[in-house]
Amino acid sequence: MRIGELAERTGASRRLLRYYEEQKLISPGRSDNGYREYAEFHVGRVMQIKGLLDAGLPTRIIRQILPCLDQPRSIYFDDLTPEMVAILEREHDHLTQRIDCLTRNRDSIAEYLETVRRMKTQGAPIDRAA
Amino acid sequence: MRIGELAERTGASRRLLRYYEEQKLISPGRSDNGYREYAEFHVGRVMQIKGLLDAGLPTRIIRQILPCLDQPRSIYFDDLTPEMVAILEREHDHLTQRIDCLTRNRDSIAEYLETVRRMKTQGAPIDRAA
DNA sequence: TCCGACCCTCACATCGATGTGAAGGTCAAA
DNA sequence: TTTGACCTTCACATCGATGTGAGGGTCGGA
Repeated sequence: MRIGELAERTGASRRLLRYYEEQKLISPGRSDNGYREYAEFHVGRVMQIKGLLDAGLPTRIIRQILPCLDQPRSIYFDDLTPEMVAILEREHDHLTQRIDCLTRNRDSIAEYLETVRRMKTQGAPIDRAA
Repeated sequence: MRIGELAERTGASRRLLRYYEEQKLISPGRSDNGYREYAEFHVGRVMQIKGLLDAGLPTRIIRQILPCLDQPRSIYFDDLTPEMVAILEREHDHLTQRIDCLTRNRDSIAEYLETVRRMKTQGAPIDRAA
């Protein structure tokens, strides 16, 4: 498929798809006239990139971990340097930190909304500051 | 405490602490000479802001949800508009999406590292692409 | 044949989160 | 009293993720 269709199906602008390519996050083929040619799997790939980007990871890191998230693997274990393992371990821990932070705050919001809803049905304000 | 100590204890630069204030994420007092005065609780608050920022939330959103994450509450239920509830619900869902995305990718990394480790002890490469 | 809807590259603009530095005030200790 | 380590505001710089638009090629259908 060409860039327009991929843009429509992923919600990423054409500009952004070209940017992801420049950042080496995706590598579409080219047809004779120079148009980018995307395969079906690029849809999921772009969604994944968008998700990680939205979650605060820079393209630099995404580029590093992406090849390890594929099934089948595009990085073979033989090629894996100790440095790369270290990067992955660091990013794994970093992701866990982010997840914990987000989870804590999400749960606080949930709890707050829960209280608000109880409030509405019972109609009595509570002063939790006391 | 003054800005220097807070910066040291939180790892946020002085510049950034002033920026958070400008963005209305924190409101330190002022001493007679004009110096910002931070309280103990600001340490945790700044850590929380840093975490959310690092997780990809913009200050605009953090500002909206922060008052609801406090215990005691700084927003009382009476003040809570339906719009605010809608914002919180939207952000709650958005956070859940981010968490899911990060969790999926973290688990992929973990699984990959796990395989790498099994590899090392057993010494035989596996071709999962087959 | 030519128009409209695609595509290309290139480059400058914007926005949010930061860094950096200038010009100057406060204050404690030598 | 002066020096050094703080603090203030202001403003410009940078970096990454995006938008926008110019100038131009491709191609299918009226």
